[in-house]
Order: sequence, then structure tokens, then C-alpha cells
Amino acid sequence: MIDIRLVREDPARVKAALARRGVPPEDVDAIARLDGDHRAALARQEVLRARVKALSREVRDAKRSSDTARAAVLADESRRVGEELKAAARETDRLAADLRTLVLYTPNLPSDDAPDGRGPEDNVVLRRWWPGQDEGAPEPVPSDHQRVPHWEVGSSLRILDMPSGARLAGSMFPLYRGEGARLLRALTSWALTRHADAYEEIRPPTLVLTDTMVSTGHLPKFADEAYHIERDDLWAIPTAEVPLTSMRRGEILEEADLPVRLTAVTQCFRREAGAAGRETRGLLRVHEFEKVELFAYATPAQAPAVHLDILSRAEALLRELDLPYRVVDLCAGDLGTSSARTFDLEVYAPGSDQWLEVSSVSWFGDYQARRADVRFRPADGGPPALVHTLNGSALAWPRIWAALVEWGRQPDGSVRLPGVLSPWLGSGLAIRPG
RNA sequence: GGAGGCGUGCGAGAGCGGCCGAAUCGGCACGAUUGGAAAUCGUGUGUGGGGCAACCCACCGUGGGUUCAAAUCCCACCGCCUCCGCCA
Repeated sequence: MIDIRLVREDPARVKAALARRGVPPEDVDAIARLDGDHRAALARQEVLRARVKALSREVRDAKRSSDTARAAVLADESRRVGEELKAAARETDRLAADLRTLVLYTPNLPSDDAPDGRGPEDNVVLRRWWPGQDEGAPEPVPSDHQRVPHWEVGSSLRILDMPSGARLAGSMFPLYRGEGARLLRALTSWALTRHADAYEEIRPPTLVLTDTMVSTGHLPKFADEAYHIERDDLWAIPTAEVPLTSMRRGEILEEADLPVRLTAVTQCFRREAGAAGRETRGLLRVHEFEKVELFAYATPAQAPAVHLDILSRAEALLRELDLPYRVVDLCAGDLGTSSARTFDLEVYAPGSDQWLEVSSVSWFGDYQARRADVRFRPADGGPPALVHTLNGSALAWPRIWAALVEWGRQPDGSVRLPGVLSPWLGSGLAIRPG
């Protein structure tokens, strides 16, 4: 949630910031109006309640002095005020609920540093990297044998079986087999080990309560994007960000313990409503996938450094995998709802001939922390303040799998995999046609 | 899933329906004492909303209800513990 106090005190600033995302100023006015109504109603309610409490004390005193008649009169008066109070409370609750709904649907204010722009076409490519770049090697040009899309490579090597996945769960549910499945396991083990120096490994639940989904901003606005288990009212998480953000929900952390850095591998579930058709072949867009996530709770002062740490860790993994990539600074219009600033990492896949988003590294400010009510007690003894949350994939495996298989394809049709994975791949660094 | 017990502040733990935002002990902070420390003594110590302030309001797992008045009574739900059942 955005800070309602900021809407109250500096609506112009909120309007200007949200306008960069395309939010009309009237939306901010509506929030301000409802907030004013709610506060006025609350004030009326409090006066009435104070009156009831005062009368109740007088009833008590009258009874103590055995003045039954007076006690009865006072009790009647209190009952009457109590009815008024009830009505006032209903009004306050209604306004509060309306206000909350409105605020829950309002996106975060983009960071001043995020570039201007309306959509993906306005994102800024900050830099590119490719193997050997430091030694002056030119950007690699894929050979013909690398121009085969991963779904063809996967099918002919029998390491990816999309038809079987579709038979089990429908389209866009991949089924990996043999060395293809083992490659996923290797990537996960390798990545978690690489983060273990500073990030505590977590295995969270992947089905969560509605409140947990609301805290990150995935609900109520994007209910159509998530799988929902109706009978038990649980949601399948679209990313480990969801359980990790709520791990300390409602708590006050000590500043000395910050930043709290966590890493987790989870299955991620996305309905991808409306994504049918384009760019859904093979592993480019799937309903269920595995991803290693980096996450942190930080003080506002720590947040920028943590943001860069997560970004550099995700980049380091790509470099160790020898995958050419670019860093994209998302413009205000293309930011996710909860994010204030996001860097996407995109890998080039020669067979699919596309830049594939394999990581999204975001700084959420206090937007999610306010929804999740996660605060910290400043070391200087000041009042508790909201933490900042940050996260980034490191990394999402299906598209990495695709890029590895396409770049690694040899003239003889086999696939060579990067050396860093050798401890987890056992004997074979290469997947050969069998 | 069945039976029973319990959910109070940083922790432990009290709390005849009114004087309870809450005893007491511990922890922590500050002060006194001390050459310094321990011990001792004193003071303070929740979160949020409103008001220039005095002060007012909310919160004792969550949500309803009873009552002039609810931490306290009633109902439902959730969580934890114990026993039974089932189970990878």
C-alpha cells in the first residue's frame, strides 16, 4: 500500500508520481475524499464512545451510592447514546472498507530514479555482457547448429517432453526427463550453494492464505493470474517472494538483525491468463516452473545496497553459466504494481532468437511492508518504522534451461553444459543424443 | 478426524463484568550507591489513531453477541499443547 498520510499531506506529489504509471489524478482525489470522510466519521464515533464510557462510570457511581433511580436514568441515556454509537460505527466501518479496497488497488509510487516511459518499448538497456567481453572478445554470433529452438533439441535428445506434460496437466506444463530433469536439479543445488554465504535457505509452503497473497500485492488485483484451491481457500504461489515477504508478517524486527537475507527454491504457478498464442512455445512461458529467489528485509538506508547485491548475484550466476545477457532498467510505465524500481535480466537465446527475461530484481520500498505490517525498531530508540522489501530471481530455470540447451548445442547435436555445474551433473558435462 | 486443555505486554505470569492498557517477577534503559563491578535502591519501559496541550479513542488470538459497561460472560472460527485414530 501507498502511505495514506502522503496522500493527505502532499496529494500533488502522489498524483505526479502515479501519473508516470498512467494512473489518472482523479483516482488520488477519490482516495483523499474517502479518507477525509472516514476520519470525520471516526471522530464522531470516538466522541460517542467516550460519552458511553463516561455514562457507564456514572452508573457505577450511582449504584455505589445506592441511587437506583439515578442509575436507571443514566443507563437509559447510555443505551440511547449506544444506539447512536452503533450506527456511527457501521458508517465508519463501511468507509474504512471502501478506503482499504481503493488503496489496495493503487500501485506503488515509482522511484525517482526509474526512467520515464509508458511501456516495454521505453525500458532502458543499461549494459550488455557476453563471455570473453573483458578480454575484448566481440559479441558472439550464434552458429547454425545453435539456431535450433530448445523444444526441438529437448525433444530429439529426449530431455524435454512437452506432449507428456500436456497429457498430465494441459499445455504449458513442462515435463523434463533424464539429463534434462537432472540439469534442473543441478542448477538449483548450484545456485543455493552460491548464495549460502549471506542468504539463509528457506523452504516455504507453496500454498498460502489470502492474506499472504495480499501482502505482496498479488491480490486482490491479480486474482485471475493465480491458481486458487477453493475448498481450502488457499492460493498456489506465483513466486517465493510471496511466502518470504509474509514470513515475518505482523512482527517488529530489531535493526541489528537487518538486513535479513533469505533464499528459497520453490515451484511457481502462474495461470498466464490472456497469454495464449504468442511466445508460448516450449519453455518460454509455462504454468508451473522452478525458481531460486533472493529476498531481503532491510532498513530504508540499507535498501539501495541490498538491491545492488541481489542484482550482482543474479548477474554473477549468468556469467558463470556463460550466457550473454543484458540489464534492463524498467521504465515507470512498465514497473510491476508493487515495485518502485526494477532491473530485469534478459538472456539471449539463439535458437528461439529472443531475449528472455530470466530475473526481475525489485525494490518495493515500504509498499509491501505496509501491507504485511513488517516493521523494525531503530537502534537509536526511535519509534518502529516500516522495513523495505527487495527480491530478485537468481534464477528462473525454464528459460535458463532453454538458453543453455540452445547455446550449448554442438554440431553433432549433443549439448555441452557449463563447467560450474559439473559437481552436480556427475560424469557427463554433455548431453548426447541417445 | 474425535476428546480435553490453553491463547494477556519483550519473557514468565495474575486478573470477583466497572477504579484494568492491565498486578507481580524477570529482562531492558536511565539514575543513585561504588575506586570499578556485582549486589541493592529509585525511575522508566507496548502499538496505532486524533488533539497546540491537558487529554481522548482503539487493541488482552480473530470475528460476532449479551450488557449502561467486556481481558473478564456467550457463540463461531483460527492457532498451540495432551490423549486417541489415520498416515508419507
